[in-house]
Parts: sequence; structure tokens; C-alpha cells
Amino acid sequence: MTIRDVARASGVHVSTVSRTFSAPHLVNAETRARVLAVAEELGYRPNRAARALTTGRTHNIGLIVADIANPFFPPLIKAAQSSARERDYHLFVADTDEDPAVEEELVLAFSKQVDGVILCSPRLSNKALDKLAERVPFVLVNRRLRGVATVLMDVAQGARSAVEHLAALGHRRVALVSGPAGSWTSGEIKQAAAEVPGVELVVIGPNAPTEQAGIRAAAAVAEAGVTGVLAYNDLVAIGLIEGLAERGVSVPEDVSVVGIDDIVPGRLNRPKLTTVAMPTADAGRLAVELLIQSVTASTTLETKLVVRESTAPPKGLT
Amino acid sequence: MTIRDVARASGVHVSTVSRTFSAPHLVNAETRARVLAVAEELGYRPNRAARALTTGRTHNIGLIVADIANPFFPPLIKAAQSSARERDYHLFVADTDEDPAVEEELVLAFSKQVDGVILCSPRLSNKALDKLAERVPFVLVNRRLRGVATVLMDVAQGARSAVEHLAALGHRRVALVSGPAGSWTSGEIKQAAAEVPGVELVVIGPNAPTEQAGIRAAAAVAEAGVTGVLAYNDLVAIGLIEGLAERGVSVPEDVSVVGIDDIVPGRLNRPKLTTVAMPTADAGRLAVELLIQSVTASTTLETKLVVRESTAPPKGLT
DNA sequence: CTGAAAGCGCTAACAA
DNA sequence: TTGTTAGCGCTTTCAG
Repeated sequence: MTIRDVARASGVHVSTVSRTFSAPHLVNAETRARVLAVAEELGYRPNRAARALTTGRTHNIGLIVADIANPFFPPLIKAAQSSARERDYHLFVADTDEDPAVEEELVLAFSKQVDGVILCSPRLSNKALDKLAERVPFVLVNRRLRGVATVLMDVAQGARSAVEHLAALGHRRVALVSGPAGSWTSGEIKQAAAEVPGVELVVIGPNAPTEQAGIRAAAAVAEAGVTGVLAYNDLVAIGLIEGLAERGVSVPEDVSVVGIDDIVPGRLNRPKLTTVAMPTADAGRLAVELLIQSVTASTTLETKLVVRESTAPPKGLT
Repeated sequence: MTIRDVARASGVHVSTVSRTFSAPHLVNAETRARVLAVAEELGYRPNRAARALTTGRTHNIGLIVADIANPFFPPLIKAAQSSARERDYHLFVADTDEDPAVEEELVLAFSKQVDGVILCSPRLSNKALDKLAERVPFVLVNRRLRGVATVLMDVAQGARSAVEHLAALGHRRVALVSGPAGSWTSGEIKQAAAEVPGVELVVIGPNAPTEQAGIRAAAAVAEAGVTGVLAYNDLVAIGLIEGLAERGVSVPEDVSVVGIDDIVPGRLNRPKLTTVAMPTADAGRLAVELLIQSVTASTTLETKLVVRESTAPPKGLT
């Protein structure tokens, strides 16, 4: 089914058919109706790849994340997909398995087939990113780079309100179970958490961003003489709660724990996790929007503390 | 950067450059090396869309799932993406939001841009699927249709071993918290569970496949006089455990609960969920494989019971 | 408002 | 082994 078949069947020239689909206002209403009817009947659909060849616009977007199966990303992917579809864009999704080399290769591989790519929490160096930016437009999520559109989530503010929440409950000595050494996010969290007045912060880490790491960190937390904990993310927080439980320390009775991210498992966990919700869906939507409109803006999305069951006043203060 | 630039820069004709990339054995080793070097230097990459126009093969695959954010799917998506990439295919991912109309529209929208699409747990009628099959090759996951390649996971066997596990622990009266009314999976589970000898099965449902539905089902389960439960999926199981806890019924002390799927939240839950693991990653990989090789086979993957902490002998039997 | 013709980047016969 | 040529399905000037 090509444009030619439709042209023939409706007795007009191919260019008229083409216009019917890509510039309908340029074609007589009557002709248009006829062409549309014929196209419908033949089940014709413009071939986007062929179209891309002449227009230079593919109407495709690439989305690259570190790990599709990490509960942090699916809501972002879902939202990006849905926004893209609303605007008649298709979404390629790829997974780097946390490998910067793969990241670069993927961007390059996508470059000819997309109008732009969304890179989430990239591990590539600024220099590498700058070079890639010459080949294909992109939007960065969770990473700042001048001259490139970015969508940031305000973890710093989130971390601050998490610690403030603990402070308000009466906690005076709080542990920060930090993230991986090189992580931008982890740095932000550490700095913001340390700023909160009236709270003494004990940093435990660096740690991998996993449940296992949380379990392992439990020993150090138990011995740190703290009554509250802010974890690098929900996975770590969940692991920590489990590790603490193994040592007979219960949450929130003995120790309060706050996570970051607000992933599904945290909502289902018991006790339900108090956490800093990251607006991942908004970030996905916004990234698509920025890409399609090709605006080079740097946006910061607000985070929000969600108080659930893993935090309470410290023992003896009730 | 087109093939023409490379041709010019390396002093050969475009077709030689083309061959260097798509049929290297047809070109003199020396020339090939030179062309490759020039291409590398210019950062040339073949334009896949243009290539698709002549060859008819896009090297793209479409993957359509009901809900990207449902923890069941990400491992499948991840595995599919990774297999696809290994074979130099790119993956479009889309989400139907459980709407059959969207499903159909997506397949059609993808059709010109992919070599085939993978449809997971489609809601479309057999007839609609048959019609779509004429327009684009596809592989069905979790749905059987004659004449179409399918990847099935053996839920029936899984449900059976789940109930057998309960029976072996000493449970004699077991509830099945079933799934949505129209679901093929739910039917399979019900039938298989009922077959296990020595166990009286009480069906509670239909229910939505959600945590909320699980919470709601807790009342009925508590009053059903059962000591064991098989839930339609892990989400329902987790909700059920929570709902039971609210009523002072604890798992596994008072009631044993088995889920199905083995999603991440179930592994992180407390008690860790005993469940029937669905080989979703294998399914994703296999679906890609079948599509690329275009074999019309019907495969059934084995499921496996994973015993964790939510099951135990019934009270008074220890 | 519609038709004619050129060309997007590439591959695939066919010749040389 | 390499060059020539036609054409994939579509859009886009330019005429009419």
C-alpha cells in the first residue's frame, strides 16, 4: 500500500495524496475527502521512514535509561511514551546496564533514526556528552550540562525536608546512608542533609544503590547511636529496614527511616515507607516536551516528602 | 554525513561504500579498510531508515505491553531490549493502558516502521488479531492463537504446584483469590488449582489484579475458613497480606499465602512472598528471537514455585 | 488547487 | 572487484 496506489485509485496525482496527509489545507475539501476515503478503504498509512527521508524529521524519540527493570524508571518511561504518543511520536527505549560505553553507542545508533534522545542519569563525561550533542539533539534527565536541555528533580530540597521532618519529630542524631561515590545525586543529598540545623548528621557510606547494600549498612546504623536515618534511595531504605529487623531493631519504633524516590515496592512495603517522592512521570513528560519543542531550557522539578509509616518520634519522647 | 561523502573522501563509488557496510565480503580487503577508515573518521553511520526503504527490513521491533509501570513487565522489556540490541535491532516500546483500541492502533502505527511486533497479553479478539497478522508479523506473549507465533508461560503448572505445596504443608482447605473475569490466565489458574487432590478449593472473585483488590478480598478470605490462599498474582497477594494483617490475621502463622509472577515488590515484602515465578525475561528474549527468525512456533515456558516466607504449615499442625 | 519532476540516503541488479 | 543505474515511498519546489 503506497501513496501511488491511493493516487491511482482516487484518480489524482501522488503529490495530491501526499498533501492530503501532510498539508490538508492545501487541497480542495472535496478531493481531500475522496482521497481520505480511498486511503481508508485501502488501509493506507504513510510510511514514516520514507517521509523522514525527505523531511528530515523521523517523529521518533530515543529514551535511554540505566536499567529498565529498576523500579525507578518504569514510571518515567511510561509517561514519556504516553506524551510521545499524544504528539504522534514513537519511542525507542534502551537500557545501558549502567555502562557508559553502551550509553554512547546507543545514542550514536539512534541518532539517524530519531529526532532526539532523552538520556536519563547519564554516566558519560561532560566532554563525551558535548560531543554527542553535536550529532543529535538531546535532553538530559538528572544531570546538568550547560548548553543542553535538562530536567532536574530537586533532590537537595527533598533531602532537606526529609531531615527536617525527622528533626520535627524530635530526632537529633541522624544517619545518612549515602549512595555510590561518583553519584551527583548522592553529593546533593549529602550537602543538603548536612545543612539542616539542630541535627547531627552521621554519614555511612558510600554504598551501592541496592537493597543488599541497605541490609549490609544495618550494622553500622545500629551502632551509630542514631534514632533516624535518611537512605540514598528506597531500595537501600527497604534493605536497611530488613537488616535492622534481623538485629531486633524495629522501624519506626526504635529507628525512623526515610527513603528517596517513592518507588512502588516502598509503597507496598511494611511498614510503608516514608520517602521523598521524585516526580519521575513529570520528568518523562517534560523531557519529551522539551525535545519535541527543541527548547534548550534547564528545569527543576519539585520533590515532595510523603510521610507514611516508617517514621515516628524517637523512643522515650512520646 | 552520507554515503556520498564517504565515497568522495575515499575515492570510490557510493556502491562500494554501501557494500563495505552491507556485504563486506564483496569488496577488496584493501579498499574496505580504506573506506572503513574514512567512514570512521567522518563519523559516518548508515542511515537505517534509508536502508529500510530499499531492503524492506527496518531492523526495528515493536513491543506492546498493557502497562509499562506494572512491575510484571519491566523485566520482560529489559530482556527483549537486550536481545534485540545483541542482534542489532532497535526496540519501540508502547503502552496500551489496557485499552484494546489503543493496542490495535499501535500495531498499525508501528507496522510500517518495524519488522514485527511483540504483543504481550493482548486484549484484542482473535478475529482482530488475525486481521492485524496480515499487515505485520507478530509474536504473541501470554496468548494462544493458531497460525501465530506464541510464547506462553505455564501458569497452570505453576498454580498446580502452588496448591500442591500448600497441600504438602498440610493445608486442606484453600482459597483461590481469582483474577479478572475475562482473563485467560485466571481461567487457567482456576482449572489447574481445582485439580489438585486432597484440597478443597474455595474460589473468591473475580477480582481486579491489584493490591487494592487484595486488601478488599481479605474479608472474604478471613471468613472462608481456609488456612491457605493462592492469589491471582503477587500484587493481589501483597494486598491480601496487608488486609489480613489489618484484621489481626498474620501470614504465615494464621494463613499461608502464595502469589504468582515473582515481581520485585514481592521479593522485598515482609514476609517475603512465596510465589510462582514467571519466566518473563525468558519470554521477552524468546519473543524477540522468534520474531527475528520469523518462526511460527508455539512455545511454553516452565514456571517455578519459589518458596519464601509467606507459607508454613497450618496452625496446630506443627 | 493540482500536476510534474527532482531528490532524500541507500541498495541491488546489471555491466564492465 | 568496482561502477552505473534505477528506484524504495515520500515531500517539495516549481509550473500550470
